[in-house]
Amino acid sequence: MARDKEETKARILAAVGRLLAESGFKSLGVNAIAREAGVDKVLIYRYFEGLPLLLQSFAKEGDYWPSVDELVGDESATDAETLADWMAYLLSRFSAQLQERPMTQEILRWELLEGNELTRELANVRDRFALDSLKFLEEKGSFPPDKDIPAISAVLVAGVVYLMLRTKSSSTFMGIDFSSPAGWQRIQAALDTIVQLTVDGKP
Amino acid sequence: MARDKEETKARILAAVGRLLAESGFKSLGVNAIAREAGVDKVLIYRYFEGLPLLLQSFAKEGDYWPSVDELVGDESATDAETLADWMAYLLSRFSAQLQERPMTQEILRWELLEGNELTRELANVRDRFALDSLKFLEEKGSFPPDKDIPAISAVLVAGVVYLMLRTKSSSTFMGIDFSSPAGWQRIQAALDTIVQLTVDGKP
DNA sequence: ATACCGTGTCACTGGGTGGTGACTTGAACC
DNA sequence: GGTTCAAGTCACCACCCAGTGACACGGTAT
Repeated sequence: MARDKEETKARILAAVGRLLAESGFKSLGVNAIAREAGVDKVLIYRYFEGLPLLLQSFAKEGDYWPSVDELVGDESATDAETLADWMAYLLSRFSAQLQERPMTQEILRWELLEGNELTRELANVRDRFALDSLKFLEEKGSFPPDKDIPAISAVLVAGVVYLMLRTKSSSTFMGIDFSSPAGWQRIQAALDTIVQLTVDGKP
Repeated sequence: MARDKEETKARILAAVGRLLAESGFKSLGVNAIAREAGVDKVLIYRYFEGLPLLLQSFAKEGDYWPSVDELVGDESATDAETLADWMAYLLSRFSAQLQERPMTQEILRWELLEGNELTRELANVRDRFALDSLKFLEEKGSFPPDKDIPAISAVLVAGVVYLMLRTKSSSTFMGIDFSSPAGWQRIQAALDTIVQLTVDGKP
């Protein structure tokens, strides 16, 4: 149609993104992508050599994870001082960023139900981001030796991620209603409580 | 074959269970179920009127969630005294039980990526179980008014669930290795730390 | 002009899926 | 023994999917 290879490739990649954000990996196939992109599917095979490599290209070009800088944002915008302050701040920023990234949410869903080469690679990228964040945190206030801050962070981040992924399909969890901001505020407050008492607690 | 309607229905339901535990809801279809059960698929339509109602039957007959009694187990086996003790105990029991129930894990995965009538019903059952557990907990030691124990529990339970669901496809999260028991022990310890300091912390 | 080659189009195969109608088998009942 | 009816079998439909080979177009270099 447009007779422009690069543009066509871009349209295909864009179509992948749209389909992914809207209906997840479950219904992602060559035909659907070609339809969405308004392109013949044979071009997908020509330019990307099949679905797996197309998805790999897609994964490479996208920025599904904020950099640590993006996660932190403007440092002067927070009055965080202690390690606990920073941890609470990062958790709240993380949950806000995740909420704004439907694609990232889909990738997390995908990691949860398929363990192939691509999801493992995506998981590695994600984990590197997580470790960077931990390193940033440690620079803000060194970890108390009697507490396993990485493990504690893992539990809390995992909790945030799970609650976030749930809300798309179901609006209540353990009696907490996530359809209104009030539910999220309770979670936010709980995270703050946990972090302050756990990380800075004087034993 | 066996010419016994009830037995055939049972075989079909059993096949659903096997397929579910082994390959999840993604590849669950009428043909696959019939194959697995060694039964003609037409019988599925005759006896269950299609996949949705079959799954509904399956959901009704199964006990995918432990009762609170099962969750608690033998009360005399623990020396828990305070509310925090009990909370930590329940969390550890919960995670152990979940680990032993691949079907339950699949249901949780399913809830995460499909929001239909059935998953919502399953979610309701699950939430009732969660609320029962909270009630049990409150009988063991009333909730401190300055802390949102349900919200804190929600975060921790969500964290456990997410970490559990991840381990099937990926073995590392935030630098913690879940392929060995050591990783889980760190999580367990982190949960204990959080609960003790958060719930019983003297502010 | 023409031969060439990259881009895009079309038509097709093979296989899996959900779903249905027509058939056979077997046992209980008269 | 023959009838009846539920339980089980078989063959088929329409549809969607991944993947491929053959063809049409349209610039470009010669």
